[in-house]
Amino acid sequence: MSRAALPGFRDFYPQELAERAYVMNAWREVAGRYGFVEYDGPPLEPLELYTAKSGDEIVGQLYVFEDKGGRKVALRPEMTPTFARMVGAKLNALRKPVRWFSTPQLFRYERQQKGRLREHFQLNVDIVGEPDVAADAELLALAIDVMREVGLTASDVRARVSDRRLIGALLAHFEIAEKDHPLVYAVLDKLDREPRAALEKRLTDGGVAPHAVRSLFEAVGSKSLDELRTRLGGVRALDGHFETMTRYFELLRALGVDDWVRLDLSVVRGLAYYTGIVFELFDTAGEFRAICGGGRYDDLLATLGGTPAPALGFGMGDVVLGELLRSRKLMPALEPALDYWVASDDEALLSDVMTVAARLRGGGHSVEYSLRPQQLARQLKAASSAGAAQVVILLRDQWSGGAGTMTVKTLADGSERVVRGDELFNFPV
RNA sequence: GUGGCUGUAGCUCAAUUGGUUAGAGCACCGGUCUGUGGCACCGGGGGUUGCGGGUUCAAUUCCCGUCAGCCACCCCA
Repeated sequence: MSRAALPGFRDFYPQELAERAYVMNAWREVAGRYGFVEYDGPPLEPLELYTAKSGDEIVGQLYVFEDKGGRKVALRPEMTPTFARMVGAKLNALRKPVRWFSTPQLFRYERQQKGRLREHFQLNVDIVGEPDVAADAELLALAIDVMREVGLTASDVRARVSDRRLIGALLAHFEIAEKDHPLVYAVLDKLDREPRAALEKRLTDGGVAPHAVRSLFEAVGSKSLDELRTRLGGVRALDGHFETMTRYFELLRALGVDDWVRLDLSVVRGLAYYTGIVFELFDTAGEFRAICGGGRYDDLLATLGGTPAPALGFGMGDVVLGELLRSRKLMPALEPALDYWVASDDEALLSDVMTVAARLRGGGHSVEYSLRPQQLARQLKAASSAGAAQVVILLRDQWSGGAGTMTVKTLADGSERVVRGDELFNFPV
């Protein structure tokens, strides 16, 4: 019988847990800076919560089972349905726009790969009740500020943005039938991974007219909004979408993140529920999977049976971000740290050592000492490797049963001073 | 779920064409050192060579299966 963790699940040793905490602290810090408040929901949900939105095929990627009450339940694979339920239930009572975030552990039963496990932690940030593109800009700026918070720069990470409505209008303009849109989205998604000729063939084989395919690839090849506008500026049906995008970029500049952002119409996002601006964050070297992805999903709350309300959000996993930080040497190492180590040259003084330690701990200090008799040299060594700032040494000849003094040694410079017991306990940290 | 590559100590790696008891560095524990840490030297623990089977006088080495990891699909967080 194997004692290893299940495939795709992680044991968090202290170093790994410190890394996880570092990333999650950055999430909380930045989300708080934008005025978002944290919430959480159950890790186990009714299966229907997920099948209602995404259909039965998603069941193959869920941890599903029947509980003892005969309910079909699933470990949560994403946070959005839970969020939609919670917000939907109290939408009228909540101050709008709702700005909530969460850092759930999510589960998905899939073949694992680098950057993709069966379990991960994910920052979820959502805004409900604000249709204006200003909310889209605010959301992306928050995601980018998380990158800054952990030391990444615009040369490490790029945000690619697109707009489902703009794409939809383009397809209509090129007279591509509604029924072909799913195929077109699938092809766009593969634009930088498969040869263009093969993708064109897939579209024409699927029944899309060759001239429409050509126009589509030209438009999607635009590297900036200006370029796209120049190409299709005369098309009245697109004007509104161009205005929205233009404003979006202006607001991103106002928020100081425009350096990070590029228009990229090949960003589709797999999830069917996105309705407007969508975005992804990638490492510029193209070494890792997407760090983050999100967008506007104005219809989702209504789809899930709640009150209709405009909404948008993103998810950012801890796995890819962690890999990126480690590869860029931006992940802090776990440094052992301790305020005091209490040592003695006489094992008979162990109870005195413990009393001194208890007094120091009572003063809010972190304190360790050797739990078994050890040579003084060994205790100093242990103190050093435990990261102790100071060592309190009880020497048989000085201590004289508690009536005398102790030596306090600062490990960084080796300096020592001799103090009485009551003095020590008044020391600042 | 499909296909490919890879599995030797906690980590990084050795081990002749298949040939004694599978080694080294780092890490860990201890000794030199019962008034003082980081260094040095010495020593110790730790391996069913992922697991199971096969071929062979003999398998870490060759073959098959399986599990795990990585990669590409699929799908997406």
